[in-house]
Amino acid sequence: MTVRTRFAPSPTGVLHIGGVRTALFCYLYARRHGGEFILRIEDTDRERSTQASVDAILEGMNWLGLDHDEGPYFQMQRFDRYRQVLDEWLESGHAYYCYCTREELDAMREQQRAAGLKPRYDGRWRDKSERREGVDPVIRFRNPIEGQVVFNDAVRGMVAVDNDELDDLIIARSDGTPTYNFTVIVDDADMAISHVIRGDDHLSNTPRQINMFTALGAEPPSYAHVPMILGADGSRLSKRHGAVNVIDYREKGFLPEALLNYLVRLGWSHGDQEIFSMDEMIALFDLKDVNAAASTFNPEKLEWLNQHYIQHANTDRLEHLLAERLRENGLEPANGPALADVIAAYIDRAETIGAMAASTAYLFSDEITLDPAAAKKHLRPVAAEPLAALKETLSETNDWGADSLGDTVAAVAERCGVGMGKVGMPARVAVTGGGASPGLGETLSLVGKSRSLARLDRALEYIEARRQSQ
RNA sequence: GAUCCCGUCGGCUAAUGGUUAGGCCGCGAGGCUUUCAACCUCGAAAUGCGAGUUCGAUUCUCGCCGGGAUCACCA
Repeated sequence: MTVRTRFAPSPTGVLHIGGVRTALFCYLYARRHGGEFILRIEDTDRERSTQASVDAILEGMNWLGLDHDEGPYFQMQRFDRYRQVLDEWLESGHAYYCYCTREELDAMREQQRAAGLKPRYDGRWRDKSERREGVDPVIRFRNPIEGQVVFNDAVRGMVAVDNDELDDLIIARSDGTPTYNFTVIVDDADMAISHVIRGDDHLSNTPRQINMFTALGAEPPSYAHVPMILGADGSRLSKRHGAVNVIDYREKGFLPEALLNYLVRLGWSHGDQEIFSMDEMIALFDLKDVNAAASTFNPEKLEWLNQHYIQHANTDRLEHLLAERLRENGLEPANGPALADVIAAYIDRAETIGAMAASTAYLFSDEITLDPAAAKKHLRPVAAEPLAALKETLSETNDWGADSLGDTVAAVAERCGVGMGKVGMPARVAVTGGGASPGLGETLSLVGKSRSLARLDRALEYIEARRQSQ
Protein backbone atom coordinates (compact mmCIF):
# COMPACT_ATOMS: atom_id res chain seq x y z
CA MET A 1 0.00 0.00 0.00
CA THR A 2 1.35 3.40 -0.87
CA VAL A 3 1.60 5.80 1.99
CA ARG A 4 -0.43 8.91 1.37
CA THR A 5 -0.64 11.65 3.95
CA ARG A 6 -2.34 14.98 3.82
CA PHE A 7 -2.13 18.35 5.43
CA ALA A 8 -5.59 19.85 5.57
CA PRO A 9 -5.65 23.35 7.00
CA SER A 10 -8.67 25.58 6.97
CA PRO A 11 -7.95 28.95 5.39
CA THR A 12 -9.28 31.04 8.22
CA GLY A 13 -6.16 32.83 9.34
CA VAL A 14 -2.41 32.64 9.22
CA LEU A 15 -0.39 29.46 8.82
CA HIS A 16 0.12 28.57 12.45
CA ILE A 17 3.36 27.16 13.77
CA GLY A 18 1.48 24.23 15.29
CA GLY A 19 -0.08 23.46 11.94
CA VAL A 20 3.34 23.57 10.38
CA ARG A 21 4.64 20.91 12.72
CA THR A 22 1.71 18.69 11.83
CA ALA A 23 2.41 19.33 8.17
CA LEU A 24 6.07 18.53 8.71
CA PHE A 25 5.25 15.20 10.33
CA CYS A 26 2.92 14.35 7.46
CA TYR A 27 5.53 15.37 4.95
CA LEU A 28 8.31 13.40 6.62
CA TYR A 29 6.21 10.32 7.01
CA ALA A 30 5.25 10.35 3.34
CA ARG A 31 8.81 10.98 2.20
CA ARG A 32 10.21 8.38 4.53
CA HIS A 33 7.98 5.75 2.99
CA GLY A 34 8.29 6.88 -0.57
CA GLY A 35 4.69 7.98 -0.51
CA GLU A 36 2.75 11.07 -1.42
CA PHE A 37 1.99 14.20 0.51
CA ILE A 38 -1.28 15.91 -0.32
CA LEU A 39 -2.37 19.44 0.42
CA ARG A 40 -6.06 20.00 0.93
CA ILE A 41 -7.69 23.27 1.79
CA GLU A 42 -10.72 22.81 4.01
CA ASP A 43 -12.74 25.83 3.08
CA THR A 44 -16.28 24.72 3.72
CA ASP A 45 -16.76 27.50 6.23
CA ARG A 46 -17.68 30.21 3.76
CA GLU A 47 -17.94 32.81 6.48
CA ARG A 48 -14.40 32.58 7.70
CA SER A 49 -12.42 31.27 4.74
CA THR A 50 -10.40 33.84 2.80
CA GLN A 51 -8.20 33.86 -0.26
CA ALA A 52 -5.57 35.78 1.71
CA SER A 53 -5.37 32.87 4.09
CA VAL A 54 -5.06 30.37 1.24
CA ASP A 55 -2.19 32.45 -0.10
CA ALA A 56 -0.56 32.56 3.32
CA ILE A 57 -0.71 28.78 3.60
CA LEU A 58 0.81 28.30 0.17
CA GLU A 59 3.47 30.89 0.80
CA GLY A 60 4.42 29.41 4.13
CA MET A 61 4.61 25.86 2.86
CA ASN A 62 6.65 27.01 -0.07
CA TRP A 63 9.08 28.93 2.11
CA LEU A 64 9.61 25.87 4.26
CA GLY A 65 10.04 23.61 1.26
CA LEU A 66 7.24 21.33 2.35
CA ASP A 67 6.27 20.52 -1.19
CA HIS A 68 3.10 18.63 -1.85
CA ASP A 69 2.73 15.99 -4.52
CA GLU A 70 -0.95 16.55 -5.08
CA GLY A 71 -3.29 19.42 -4.66
CA PRO A 72 -4.07 21.83 -3.34
CA TYR A 73 -7.55 20.43 -3.40
CA PHE A 74 -10.33 22.75 -2.37
CA GLN A 75 -13.35 21.32 -0.67
CA MET A 76 -15.53 24.05 -2.10
CA GLN A 77 -14.89 22.48 -5.48
CA ARG A 78 -16.06 19.09 -4.34
CA PHE A 79 -19.58 19.98 -3.31
CA ASP A 80 -21.16 17.85 -5.98
CA ARG A 81 -19.38 14.83 -4.62
CA TYR A 82 -20.48 15.54 -1.06
CA ARG A 83 -24.03 16.05 -2.28
CA GLN A 84 -23.87 12.72 -3.99
CA VAL A 85 -22.81 10.91 -0.83
CA LEU A 86 -25.43 12.77 1.17
CA ASP A 87 -28.13 11.62 -1.23
CA GLU A 88 -26.88 8.07 -1.10
CA TRP A 89 -26.88 8.07 2.67
CA LEU A 90 -30.32 9.60 2.87
CA GLU A 91 -31.45 6.85 0.56
CA SER A 92 -29.69 4.05 2.39
CA GLY A 93 -30.59 5.30 5.84
CA HIS A 94 -27.08 6.21 6.95
CA ALA A 95 -28.33 9.74 7.23
CA TYR A 96 -31.62 11.46 7.96
CA TYR A 97 -33.21 14.87 8.10
CA CYS A 98 -33.55 16.58 11.41
CA TYR A 99 -36.00 19.44 11.70
CA CYS A 100 -34.95 20.69 15.10
CA THR A 101 -34.55 24.42 15.38
CA ARG A 102 -31.47 25.91 16.94
CA GLU A 103 -33.60 27.00 19.86
CA GLU A 104 -34.76 23.47 20.47
CA LEU A 105 -31.21 22.18 20.33
CA ASP A 106 -30.03 24.85 22.72
CA ALA A 107 -32.82 24.03 25.14
CA MET A 108 -31.99 20.33 24.92
CA ARG A 109 -28.35 20.92 25.69
CA GLU A 110 -29.19 23.29 28.49
CA GLN A 111 -31.36 20.67 30.11
CA GLN A 112 -28.75 17.96 29.80
CA ARG A 113 -26.04 20.14 31.17
CA ALA A 114 -28.23 21.05 34.10
CA ALA A 115 -28.73 17.36 34.77
CA GLY A 116 -24.96 16.83 34.78
CA LEU A 117 -25.00 14.97 31.51
CA LYS A 118 -22.88 15.32 28.45
CA PRO A 119 -24.77 17.58 26.06
CA ARG A 120 -25.74 15.66 22.98
CA TYR A 121 -28.42 15.27 20.37
CA ASP A 122 -31.08 12.92 21.65
CA GLY A 123 -32.02 11.45 18.27
CA ARG A 124 -35.56 12.78 18.25
CA TRP A 125 -35.74 12.89 14.45
CA ARG A 126 -33.75 9.76 13.94
CA ASP A 127 -36.77 7.59 13.25
CA LYS A 128 -39.27 10.08 11.94
CA SER A 129 -40.08 10.35 8.31
CA GLU A 130 -42.37 13.37 8.31
CA ARG A 131 -41.34 16.91 7.57
CA ARG A 132 -41.87 20.10 9.40
CA GLU A 133 -43.02 23.19 7.57
CA GLY A 134 -41.08 26.38 8.01
CA VAL A 135 -37.86 24.68 9.10
CA ASP A 136 -35.01 23.89 6.75
CA PRO A 137 -33.68 20.57 7.99
CA VAL A 138 -30.09 19.63 8.63
CA ILE A 139 -28.82 16.20 7.74
CA ARG A 140 -27.49 14.00 10.49
CA PHE A 141 -25.40 10.87 10.35
CA ARG A 142 -27.11 7.84 11.81
CA ASN A 143 -24.42 6.64 14.17
CA PRO A 144 -24.60 3.03 15.38
CA ILE A 145 -26.12 2.74 18.85
CA GLU A 146 -24.40 -0.38 20.00
CA GLY A 147 -20.89 -1.70 20.11
CA GLN A 148 -17.73 0.32 20.23
CA VAL A 149 -15.20 1.82 17.91
CA VAL A 150 -11.67 0.64 18.45
CA PHE A 151 -8.62 1.90 16.68
CA ASN A 152 -4.90 1.80 17.18
CA ASP A 153 -3.51 5.29 17.19
CA ALA A 154 0.15 5.37 16.20
CA VAL A 155 1.03 7.68 19.04
CA ARG A 156 -1.74 7.05 21.55
CA GLY A 157 -2.08 3.33 21.31
CA MET A 158 -5.41 1.54 21.49
CA VAL A 159 -8.37 3.84 21.77
CA ALA A 160 -11.87 2.48 22.35
CA VAL A 161 -15.08 4.47 22.48
CA ASP A 162 -18.57 3.14 23.05
CA ASN A 163 -21.01 4.03 20.32
CA ASP A 164 -23.56 5.17 22.86
CA GLU A 165 -21.17 8.00 23.72
CA LEU A 166 -21.54 9.28 20.20
CA ASP A 167 -24.56 11.23 19.04
CA ASP A 168 -25.81 11.79 15.52
CA LEU A 169 -23.72 14.61 14.22
CA ILE A 170 -24.81 17.13 11.64
CA ILE A 171 -23.19 16.42 8.30
CA ALA A 172 -25.03 19.04 6.26
CA ARG A 173 -26.28 22.39 7.43
CA SER A 174 -29.79 23.61 6.80
CA ASP A 175 -28.47 25.53 3.80
CA GLY A 176 -27.28 22.24 2.37
CA THR A 177 -23.54 22.79 2.82
CA PRO A 178 -21.62 19.83 4.25
CA THR A 179 -19.72 20.07 7.51
CA TYR A 180 -16.17 19.28 8.42
CA ASN A 181 -16.36 15.79 9.89
CA PHE A 182 -18.22 14.61 6.86
CA THR A 183 -16.14 16.25 4.14
CA VAL A 184 -13.00 14.98 5.80
CA ILE A 185 -13.95 11.36 5.53
CA VAL A 186 -15.27 11.66 2.00
CA ASP A 187 -12.03 13.33 0.99
CA ASP A 188 -9.77 11.01 2.91
CA ALA A 189 -11.53 8.07 1.32
CA ASP A 190 -11.60 9.52 -2.19
CA MET A 191 -8.01 10.65 -1.99
CA ALA A 192 -6.93 7.27 -0.67
CA ILE A 193 -5.24 8.77 2.37
CA SER A 194 -3.46 5.95 4.17
CA HIS A 195 -2.31 7.81 7.27
CA VAL A 196 -4.09 10.65 8.94
CA ILE A 197 -1.60 12.59 11.04
CA ARG A 198 -3.23 15.53 12.80
CA GLY A 199 -3.47 17.44 16.03
CA ASP A 200 -4.87 15.57 18.98
CA ASP A 201 -7.76 17.99 19.24
CA HIS A 202 -9.22 15.68 16.58
CA LEU A 203 -8.83 12.55 18.63
CA SER A 204 -12.40 12.66 19.84
CA ASN A 205 -13.72 13.12 16.31
CA THR A 206 -12.04 9.97 15.15
CA PRO A 207 -14.55 7.33 16.30
CA ARG A 208 -17.35 9.16 14.49
CA GLN A 209 -15.24 9.45 11.39
CA ILE A 210 -14.47 5.76 11.49
CA ASN A 211 -18.18 5.01 11.65
CA MET A 212 -18.68 7.17 8.60
CA PHE A 213 -15.94 5.36 6.75
CA THR A 214 -17.84 2.19 7.41
CA ALA A 215 -21.04 3.78 6.12
CA LEU A 216 -19.14 4.78 3.03
CA GLY A 217 -17.97 1.20 2.59
CA ALA A 218 -14.38 2.33 2.86
CA GLU A 219 -11.49 1.19 5.00
CA PRO A 220 -10.51 3.86 7.51
CA PRO A 221 -6.93 5.12 7.34
CA SER A 222 -4.37 4.69 10.11
CA TYR A 223 -4.41 7.48 12.63
CA ALA A 224 -1.73 9.35 14.49
CA HIS A 225 -2.76 12.14 16.81
CA VAL A 226 0.14 14.35 17.66
CA PRO A 227 0.10 16.38 20.85
CA MET A 228 -0.43 20.10 20.92
CA ILE A 229 2.13 22.80 21.26
CA LEU A 230 1.74 24.93 24.34
CA GLY A 231 2.86 28.44 25.24
CA ALA A 232 5.04 29.18 28.25
CA ASP A 233 2.01 29.44 30.52
CA GLY A 234 0.82 25.96 29.62
CA SER A 235 -2.10 27.05 27.49
CA ARG A 236 -2.40 26.35 23.82
CA LEU A 237 0.16 28.29 21.81
CA SER A 238 -1.38 31.51 20.53
CA LYS A 239 -0.61 35.05 19.56
CA ARG A 240 -0.18 36.22 23.08
CA HIS A 241 2.81 33.91 23.45
CA GLY A 242 4.58 35.67 20.59
CA ALA A 243 4.70 34.94 16.92
CA VAL A 244 2.70 31.94 15.77
CA ASN A 245 2.55 32.87 12.11
CA VAL A 246 5.29 31.14 10.10
CA ILE A 247 5.69 34.14 7.89
CA ASP A 248 6.59 36.21 10.93
CA TYR A 249 9.55 33.93 11.43
CA ARG A 250 10.70 34.55 7.92
CA GLU A 251 10.33 38.29 8.47
CA LYS A 252 12.43 38.12 11.60
CA GLY A 253 15.18 36.40 9.73
CA PHE A 254 14.84 32.82 10.78
CA LEU A 255 16.03 30.22 8.32
CA PRO A 256 13.45 27.65 7.28
CA GLU A 257 15.72 24.74 8.12
CA ALA A 258 16.12 26.09 11.65
CA LEU A 259 12.39 26.36 12.17
CA LEU A 260 11.86 22.89 10.77
CA ASN A 261 14.63 21.44 12.90
CA TYR A 262 13.16 23.09 15.96
CA LEU A 263 9.67 21.89 15.20
CA VAL A 264 10.65 18.32 14.47
CA ARG A 265 12.16 18.04 17.94
CA LEU A 266 8.96 19.19 19.56
CA GLY A 267 7.35 15.89 20.41
CA TRP A 268 9.74 13.76 18.43
CA SER A 269 13.29 12.68 19.08
CA HIS A 270 15.97 10.37 17.88
CA GLY A 271 18.19 9.61 20.86
CA ASP A 272 20.32 12.60 21.79
CA GLN A 273 20.54 14.08 18.33
CA GLU A 274 19.57 17.73 18.07
CA ILE A 275 20.65 18.77 14.60
CA PHE A 276 18.83 17.20 11.69
CA SER A 277 19.15 17.98 8.03
CA MET A 278 16.01 17.45 5.99
CA ASP A 279 17.48 14.23 4.63
CA GLU A 280 18.14 12.98 8.14
CA MET A 281 14.67 13.89 9.28
CA ILE A 282 13.22 11.95 6.40
CA ALA A 283 15.45 8.97 7.02
CA LEU A 284 14.86 8.90 10.77
CA PHE A 285 11.33 10.09 11.36
CA ASP A 286 8.90 7.58 12.70
CA LEU A 287 5.52 7.94 14.34
CA LYS A 288 6.46 5.52 17.06
CA ASP A 289 8.99 8.03 18.35
CA VAL A 290 6.40 10.76 18.68
CA ASN A 291 5.60 11.67 22.25
CA ALA A 292 2.11 11.49 23.64
CA ALA A 293 2.54 14.50 25.89
CA ALA A 294 2.08 18.11 24.82
CA SER A 295 5.22 20.22 24.59
CA THR A 296 5.98 23.83 25.29
CA PHE A 297 7.33 26.14 22.64
CA ASN A 298 10.75 27.46 23.61
CA PRO A 299 11.85 30.51 21.59
CA GLU A 300 15.41 30.48 23.00
CA LYS A 301 16.13 27.07 21.63
CA LEU A 302 14.76 28.08 18.26
CA GLU A 303 17.14 31.05 18.28
CA TRP A 304 20.03 28.84 19.18
CA LEU A 305 19.22 26.56 16.28
CA ASN A 306 18.82 29.51 13.98
CA GLN A 307 22.23 30.77 14.95
CA HIS A 308 23.63 27.33 14.32
CA TYR A 309 22.15 27.30 10.83
CA ILE A 310 23.31 30.84 10.13
CA GLN A 311 26.82 29.77 11.06
CA HIS A 312 26.60 26.95 8.58
CA ALA A 313 24.78 28.74 5.79
CA ASN A 314 26.62 29.78 2.69
CA THR A 315 27.65 33.39 2.43
CA ASP A 316 25.85 34.19 -0.81
CA ARG A 317 22.59 33.22 0.71
CA LEU A 318 23.21 35.23 3.86
CA GLU A 319 24.28 38.22 1.81
CA HIS A 320 21.04 38.11 -0.06
CA LEU A 321 18.98 37.82 3.10
CA LEU A 322 20.91 40.56 4.85
CA ALA A 323 20.61 42.93 1.90
CA GLU A 324 16.89 42.34 1.80
CA ARG A 325 16.57 43.08 5.46
CA LEU A 326 18.74 46.20 5.29
CA ARG A 327 16.56 47.60 2.54
CA GLU A 328 13.50 46.95 4.61
CA ASN A 329 15.16 49.02 7.29
CA GLY A 330 15.64 51.84 4.82
CA LEU A 331 19.35 51.25 4.30
CA GLU A 332 21.19 50.75 1.04
CA PRO A 333 23.51 47.74 1.20
CA ALA A 334 25.82 49.31 -1.39
CA ASN A 335 26.38 52.26 0.90
CA GLY A 336 28.74 50.27 3.09
CA PRO A 337 31.37 47.56 3.14
CA ALA A 338 31.14 44.34 1.14
CA LEU A 339 28.38 42.23 2.61
CA ALA A 340 30.59 39.17 2.66
CA ASP A 341 32.90 40.99 5.07
CA VAL A 342 30.01 42.14 7.21
CA ILE A 343 28.72 38.61 7.43
CA ALA A 344 32.13 37.23 8.28
CA ALA A 345 32.31 39.69 11.15
CA TYR A 346 28.81 39.12 12.41
CA ILE A 347 28.07 35.50 11.73
CA ASP A 348 28.75 34.55 15.35
CA ARG A 349 27.02 37.59 16.71
CA ALA A 350 23.44 37.31 15.50
CA GLU A 351 20.78 34.76 16.20
CA THR A 352 18.62 36.02 13.35
CA ILE A 353 19.19 37.91 10.14
CA GLY A 354 16.93 40.61 11.51
CA ALA A 355 19.20 41.03 14.50
CA MET A 356 22.21 41.08 12.21
CA ALA A 357 20.69 43.85 10.12
CA ALA A 358 19.91 45.84 13.23
CA SER A 359 23.37 45.56 14.69
CA THR A 360 25.14 46.37 11.43
CA ALA A 361 23.05 49.41 10.55
CA TYR A 362 25.96 51.70 11.49
CA LEU A 363 27.90 50.35 8.52
CA PHE A 364 25.39 51.50 5.94
CA SER A 365 24.72 55.07 6.83
CA ASP A 366 26.81 58.18 7.26
CA GLU A 367 24.92 59.15 10.34
CA ILE A 368 24.90 57.04 13.46
CA THR A 369 23.05 57.49 16.67
CA LEU A 370 25.04 57.28 19.86
CA ASP A 371 23.68 54.90 22.41
CA PRO A 372 23.26 57.24 25.42
CA ALA A 373 24.38 54.71 27.99
CA ALA A 374 27.47 53.69 26.04
CA ALA A 375 28.37 57.29 25.29
CA LYS A 376 27.98 58.31 28.90
CA LYS A 377 30.18 55.51 30.04
CA HIS A 378 32.95 55.68 27.46
CA LEU A 379 33.01 59.11 25.87
CA ARG A 380 34.35 60.96 28.88
CA PRO A 381 36.89 63.73 29.01
CA VAL A 382 39.66 61.29 29.87
CA ALA A 383 39.10 59.62 26.54
CA ALA A 384 39.70 62.80 24.58
CA GLU A 385 43.43 62.57 24.46
CA PRO A 386 43.81 58.96 23.35
CA LEU A 387 40.96 59.39 20.92
CA ALA A 388 42.57 62.44 19.40
CA ALA A 389 45.85 60.57 19.16
CA LEU A 390 44.11 57.68 17.50
CA LYS A 391 42.40 59.95 15.05
CA GLU A 392 45.70 61.62 14.26
CA THR A 393 47.43 58.33 13.63
CA LEU A 394 44.58 56.89 11.60
CA SER A 395 44.37 59.92 9.40
CA GLU A 396 47.90 59.11 8.27
CA THR A 397 47.22 55.42 7.90
CA ASN A 398 46.62 54.04 4.48
CA ASP A 399 46.61 50.34 5.20
CA TRP A 400 43.00 49.89 6.20
CA GLY A 401 43.13 46.18 6.79
CA ALA A 402 41.67 44.78 9.98
CA ASP A 403 44.87 43.29 11.35
CA SER A 404 47.05 46.32 10.89
CA LEU A 405 44.31 48.60 12.22
CA GLY A 406 44.15 46.44 15.30
CA ASP A 407 47.91 46.83 15.71
CA THR A 408 47.60 50.56 15.19
CA VAL A 409 45.05 50.95 17.93
CA ALA A 410 47.20 48.88 20.27
CA ALA A 411 50.22 51.03 19.43
CA VAL A 412 48.30 54.23 20.16
CA ALA A 413 47.18 52.83 23.48
CA GLU A 414 50.73 52.03 24.39
CA ARG A 415 51.95 55.41 23.26
CA CYS A 416 49.35 57.12 25.44
CA GLY A 417 50.32 54.90 28.32
CA VAL A 418 46.83 53.54 28.79
CA GLY A 419 45.33 50.10 28.52
CA MET A 420 43.72 48.92 25.35
CA GLY A 421 40.29 49.30 26.91
CA LYS A 422 40.85 53.01 27.51
CA VAL A 423 41.26 53.62 23.82
CA GLY A 424 39.32 50.73 22.41
CA MET A 425 35.99 51.27 24.05
CA PRO A 426 35.76 55.00 23.36
CA ALA A 427 36.80 54.35 19.78
CA ARG A 428 34.23 51.61 19.45
CA VAL A 429 31.46 53.81 20.74
CA ALA A 430 32.64 56.68 18.56
CA VAL A 431 32.64 54.61 15.42
CA THR A 432 29.64 52.32 15.93
CA GLY A 433 27.51 54.30 18.34
CA GLY A 434 27.34 51.38 20.74
CA GLY A 435 29.43 49.31 23.08
CA ALA A 436 29.43 46.01 21.26
CA SER A 437 31.05 45.16 17.96
CA PRO A 438 33.61 42.85 16.43
CA GLY A 439 37.31 43.40 17.12
CA LEU A 440 38.23 47.04 16.81
CA GLY A 441 40.56 46.51 13.86
CA GLU A 442 37.84 44.65 12.05
CA THR A 443 35.24 47.24 12.99
CA LEU A 444 37.34 50.17 11.76
CA SER A 445 38.14 48.32 8.60
CA LEU A 446 34.45 47.74 7.98
CA VAL A 447 33.46 51.33 8.74
CA GLY A 448 36.09 52.65 6.35
CA LYS A 449 38.57 55.45 6.69
CA SER A 450 36.56 58.55 5.97
CA ARG A 451 33.59 57.54 8.07
CA SER A 452 35.86 56.45 10.88
CA LEU A 453 37.67 59.77 10.95
CA ALA A 454 34.45 61.73 10.74
CA ARG A 455 32.94 59.75 13.58
CA LEU A 456 36.02 60.16 15.70
CA ASP A 457 35.68 63.90 15.17
CA ARG A 458 32.08 63.82 16.17
CA ALA A 459 32.97 61.91 19.32
CA LEU A 460 35.64 64.43 20.19
CA GLU A 461 33.09 67.20 19.77
CA TYR A 462 30.68 65.31 21.96
CA ILE A 463 33.30 64.98 24.67
CA GLU A 464 34.18 68.64 24.40
CA ALA A 465 30.56 69.67 24.71
CA ARG A 466 30.21 67.45 27.69
CA ARG A 467 33.27 68.91 29.35
CA GLN A 468 31.97 72.43 28.93
CA SER A 469 28.60 71.62 30.35
CA GLN A 470 30.18 70.38 33.54
C1' G B 1 -20.48 18.77 34.42
C1' A B 2 -19.57 14.30 31.08
C1' U B 3 -16.12 11.55 28.07
C1' C B 4 -11.17 11.04 26.76
C1' C B 5 -5.89 12.21 26.93
C1' C B 6 -1.31 13.60 29.30
C1' G B 7 2.57 13.96 33.71
C1' U B 8 11.41 12.80 33.80
C1' C B 9 15.78 19.08 35.37
C1' G B 10 12.94 26.08 34.26
C1' G B 11 12.04 24.33 28.60
C1' C B 12 12.78 20.16 24.67
C1' U B 13 13.82 15.24 25.56
C1' A B 14 16.87 10.13 26.34
C1' A B 15 17.02 5.62 29.15
C1' U B 16 16.20 0.92 31.85
C1' G B 17 12.26 -3.80 36.10
C1' G B 18 18.81 -2.92 38.71
C1' U B 19 23.04 3.40 35.62
C1' U B 20 26.33 8.37 39.72
C1' A B 21 18.77 9.01 35.58
C1' G B 22 22.12 10.96 29.92
C1' G B 23 21.96 14.98 26.01
C1' C B 24 20.41 19.86 24.10
C1' C B 25 18.44 25.04 25.17
C1' G B 26 18.52 28.35 29.07
C1' C B 27 21.01 29.60 33.74
C1' G B 28 25.72 30.08 36.97
C1' A B 29 31.25 29.88 37.29
C1' G B 30 35.90 29.79 34.87
C1' G B 31 39.04 30.11 30.38
C1' C B 32 39.95 32.99 25.83
C1' U B 33 39.29 38.37 25.08
C1' U B 34 39.88 45.86 24.25
C1' U B 35 33.68 45.17 24.06
C1' C B 36 29.80 41.91 22.49
C1' A B 37 29.58 37.35 20.63
C1' A B 38 31.50 32.62 19.10
C1' C B 39 34.34 28.73 21.18
C1' C B 40 36.27 25.48 25.37
C1' U B 41 35.88 23.59 30.56
C1' C B 42 33.15 23.02 34.91
C1' G B 43 28.54 23.43 37.78
C1' A B 44 23.43 23.72 39.72
C1' A B 45 19.04 21.44 38.11
C1' A B 46 14.11 16.21 37.21
C1' U B 47 11.29 10.89 37.45
C1' G B 48 3.96 15.16 40.67
C1' C B 49 1.96 12.47 45.34
C1' G B 50 0.38 7.87 47.73
C1' A B 51 -0.36 2.81 47.71
C1' G B 52 0.23 -2.13 45.29
C1' U B 53 3.12 -6.05 42.41
C1' U B 54 8.47 -7.19 42.90
C1' C B 55 14.58 -9.04 45.83
C1' G B 56 14.38 -4.29 43.31
C1' A B 57 9.81 0.49 40.27
C1' U B 58 11.20 6.41 37.17
C1' U B 59 9.53 2.12 34.16
C1' C B 60 3.90 -2.30 35.45
C1' U B 61 -1.27 -1.61 38.22
C1' C B 62 -4.66 1.42 41.06
C1' G B 63 -6.03 5.92 43.53
C1' C B 64 -5.12 11.05 44.17
C1' C B 65 -3.40 15.67 42.45
C1' G B 66 -2.24 18.73 38.46
C1' G B 67 -2.64 20.06 33.26
C1' G B 68 -5.13 19.57 28.59
C1' A B 69 -8.72 18.18 24.65
C1' U B 70 -13.68 17.44 23.16
C1' C B 71 -18.85 17.90 23.99
C1' A B 72 -21.24 23.88 17.45
C1' C B 73 -25.85 24.17 11.61
C1' C B 74 -16.29 25.98 13.34
C1' A B 75 -12.57 23.36 11.25
